[in-house]
Amino acid sequence: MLDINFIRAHRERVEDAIRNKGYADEIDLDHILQLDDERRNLSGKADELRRERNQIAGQMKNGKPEPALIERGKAIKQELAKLEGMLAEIETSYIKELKAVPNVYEDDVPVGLSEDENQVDEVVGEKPVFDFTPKNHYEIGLQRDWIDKERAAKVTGARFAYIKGDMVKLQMAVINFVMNSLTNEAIVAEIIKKHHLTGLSTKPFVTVLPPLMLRTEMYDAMDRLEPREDRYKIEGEELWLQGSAEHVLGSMHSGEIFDEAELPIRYLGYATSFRQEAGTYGKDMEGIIRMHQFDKLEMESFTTKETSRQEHELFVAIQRWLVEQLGLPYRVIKKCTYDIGKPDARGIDIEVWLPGQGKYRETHTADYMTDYQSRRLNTRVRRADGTLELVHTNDATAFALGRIMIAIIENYQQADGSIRIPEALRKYLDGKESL
RNA sequence: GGAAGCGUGGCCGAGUGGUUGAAGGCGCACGACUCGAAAUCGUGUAUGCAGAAAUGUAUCGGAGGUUCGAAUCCUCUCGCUUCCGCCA
Repeated sequence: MLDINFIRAHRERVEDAIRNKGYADEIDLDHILQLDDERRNLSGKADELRRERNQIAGQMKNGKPEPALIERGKAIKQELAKLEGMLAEIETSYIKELKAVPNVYEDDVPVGLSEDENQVDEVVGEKPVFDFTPKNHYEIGLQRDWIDKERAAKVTGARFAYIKGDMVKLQMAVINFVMNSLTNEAIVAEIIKKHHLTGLSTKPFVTVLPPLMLRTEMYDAMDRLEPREDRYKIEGEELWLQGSAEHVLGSMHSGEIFDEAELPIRYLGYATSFRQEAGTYGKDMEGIIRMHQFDKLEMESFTTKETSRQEHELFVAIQRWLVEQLGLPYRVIKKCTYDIGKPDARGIDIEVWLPGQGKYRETHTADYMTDYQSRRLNTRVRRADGTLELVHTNDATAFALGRIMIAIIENYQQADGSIRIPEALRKYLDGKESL
């Protein structure tokens, strides 16, 4: 959620965000500001009544109850109830409308109302050359008996799979590789140095196995509950399956106040994520590109406002480093205003080359939220000078395991269906060179 | 799932209807004392909203109710603890 005072002071930027993120039809800023005025006005009147009420209560304390005061008290009570009723009504629509206003975006975010306006920022790595016709991951998965969607269809329906055999070991190897790398301060420091992110802390990540569910209230405060059709709700509970570890990591410090010295706080979460994939019927049906359930390693951090933009760049730098360590060709996409999320001030995707599909596919995303999420989560920091302010949040994929295994399998395939193992993963697979 | 108890400030803890945003202690900050420190003493030390400020107002897990007046009484709800049941 944005600060109403920010909206008033930066009206144009907010209007740009509303228009360029595609919310023009849904949001009426004038109305929100008008509601805010009414709200302040009523709240002032209510405060005045309460003041009188408290004063009367104070007078009553020492003497015997005076009929006149009691009468006045009763009148105040009635009047206040009326005012509070009106106030609650206004407040409800005010908050509802204010919540709907998207975050403003950074200057370098391309403006555009469709994902066609996303910009390819950089293309890195050599696409592999094969002396045979490369297969897609599903063909290889079937050949090697690594992926079983037939039985999954029987048990759970479409968009589920049993992953088996060496492919499971491959996933475990990727997990171990990432966990070991990002908890290593030297590696974080090296990436910071390489990308000239001077001034950023080299603090390594803390690994987390988070809960896979979260309450409606927290999900909503994260501003990731919508669209609900894409979420799984637990029947009879105010609980949802998370669609990304970010949802449970970002909300874990809700209502807390950090000391400035504790920041940055960096988490590396590993969790299975769940998505209904509403509105994608018939899309990406081959293999395991788009599943209802997939495992993911996710980065999340809490920082001060001065370092949050660089932290976002660090997250992208880490993503690139991870992809490069696996020797995968990729490109960096600067997402346009339409494609970054409602709470996001900037968003970068990384797309890895998939020879089996003959195209780049999104494997990573990095979101920079400024204080948009923390305002409703009420996650704050006490600065060295004693003042309180909202923290800034960042999240980013380390690896979406399903998609990164697709990338490894397709890029490292050999004519006989075996897979060469990227150097960086070998030590986690008994030193083997292929699977 | 059943039963009981409990949820107060950074922490501990008092407070069962009337200036209680809340005693006391710990912690922390500043000051005094000291060559310096410890000890001691003094002062200060929650957050939101409105306001330039003075100040006002709200907040004692959350929501609602009773009352002229609620941290205190009632209802619901969330969380924690203990016992029983079940269980990876």
